[in-house]
Amino acid sequence: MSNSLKIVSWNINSVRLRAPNVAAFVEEEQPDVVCLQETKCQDGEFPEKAFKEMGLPHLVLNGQKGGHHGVAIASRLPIERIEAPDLCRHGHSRVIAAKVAGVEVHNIYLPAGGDEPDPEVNDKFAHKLDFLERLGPAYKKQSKTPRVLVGDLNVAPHENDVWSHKQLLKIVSHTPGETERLEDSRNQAAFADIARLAVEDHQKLYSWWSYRAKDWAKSNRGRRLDHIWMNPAALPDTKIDTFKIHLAWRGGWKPSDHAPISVEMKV
Amino acid sequence: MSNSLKIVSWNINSVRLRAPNVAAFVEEEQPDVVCLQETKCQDGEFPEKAFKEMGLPHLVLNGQKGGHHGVAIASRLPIERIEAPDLCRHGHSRVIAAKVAGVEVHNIYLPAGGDEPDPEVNDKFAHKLDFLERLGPAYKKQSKTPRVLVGDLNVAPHENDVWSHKQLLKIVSHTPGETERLEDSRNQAAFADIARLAVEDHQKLYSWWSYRAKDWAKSNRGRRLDHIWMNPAALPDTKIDTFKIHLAWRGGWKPSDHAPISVEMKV
DNA sequence: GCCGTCTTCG
DNA sequence: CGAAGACGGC
Repeated sequence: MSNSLKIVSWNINSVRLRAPNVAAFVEEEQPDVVCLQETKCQDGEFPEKAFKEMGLPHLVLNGQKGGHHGVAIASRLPIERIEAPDLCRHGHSRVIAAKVAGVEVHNIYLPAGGDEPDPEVNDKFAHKLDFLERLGPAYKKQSKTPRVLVGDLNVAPHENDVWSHKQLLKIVSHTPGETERLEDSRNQAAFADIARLAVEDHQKLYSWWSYRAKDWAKSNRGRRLDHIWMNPAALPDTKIDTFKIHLAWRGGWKPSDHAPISVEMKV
Repeated sequence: MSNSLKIVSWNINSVRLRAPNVAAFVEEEQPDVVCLQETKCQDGEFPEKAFKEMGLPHLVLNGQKGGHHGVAIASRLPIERIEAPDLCRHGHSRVIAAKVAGVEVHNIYLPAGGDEPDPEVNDKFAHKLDFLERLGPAYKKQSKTPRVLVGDLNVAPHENDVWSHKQLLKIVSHTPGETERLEDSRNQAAFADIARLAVEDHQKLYSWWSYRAKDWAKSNRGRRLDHIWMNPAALPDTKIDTFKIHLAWRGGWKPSDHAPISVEMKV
């Protein structure tokens, strides 16, 4: 019996294609809860068998048809699905929540927002801003239950969450309109940003590198789009220094463009 | 120096995808000339390097854009492209011809013809019949040069060229309209059907099995769609008993739905 | 670049 | 069933 809960968030970019990557990662890292984004499959198509075999038999799924979006939580321990807030005005499969070992886990895949950072001409960007604005109020009501919010939030809030603050200020994911809304919402809900508790602000932190770069590792033009947030009730149980971005998994066999991130807490 | 020429015909169903299959086959069978159909690539995309490495550096190519059709001849010996007859009224890349070691090699990918065997309602079938009718006149003029015509002719002419003559009489590839036109054209041009010289008519001969069958080998519902024809000048040099359908290559790693066929001749 | 789906073709 | 292309999404 372990009294530690190791929670992972990973934008997997098709769980059917990359179930082997997840299995290898789970074998090596032995997480207790794995939150996936961009599963890109309907619930009936989820590779349940593979997850059973990797020791994560307890699943809650929120997929959709059309091969887009999709989130899932896989757990070593029994899991109870709980209601997720209504954050997506288009009804996409972008949010799922569950309770594991007494901890609320909320897993979010926030809209990328398209290319043009102007809500007037780009409805995807307008949707992203709306989603970001819903985030704070949705979690504003405090609870004594430990709550963890993870996921691909598609925003890199700090200067050192991108390879070049100056060059990305007008690039979707790092515009002031996004970063301010993200931080506002996080603060409204009193969530702590675990990565930035663990690592000083002056240090670069990335969890995503574009597929389009010739050599992602060499050019290292990354962004920190993936996040782990904790409410005040969870924070005392959180082993801040266990926070990790698992860079190695951005490489290897047919990798996702996101690296998994993880943290451990006492339960 | 060998005085034998081993000629292969293979509908490869994407030469880029299956260059490894060709390489393995060439390693094992050591052919001198390989005629491919359904290369499905433009000339600039042809895997020239792979063919050089498998000892077939001399290429003549006729690909088209759109990922359809495409024929090629690869040779161990130097090769000279020669004019191919105008058999395709739609200008597809379906015919290519070359001279190798004093032998004319004509490589043809005849239209499949769609599902409905009625030229009035199915223009693909009308095109197929037209192509079949052009075949005889195109090669009617006799020559003293040995001439070999190979390819996927998409017609199984004999009763025992299909798994069930009765059940396929109204199925495109074995309708009387096709088989009669094929045999008429072959006879007009005085070509010999090497497979049926080598193997008695009462024996079943197949070179193609549908991908759609669960177990192609078990159900064995094949058809002989691939052919090697010889003109009278070539026939004396042809080692009839070397004719072979290489069944094994219908299986293995990501196989084409066609098996390669081959014959050897003295040159 | 790398997913997914759809369509066309065989 | 299994290719390729075109498209949408990120």
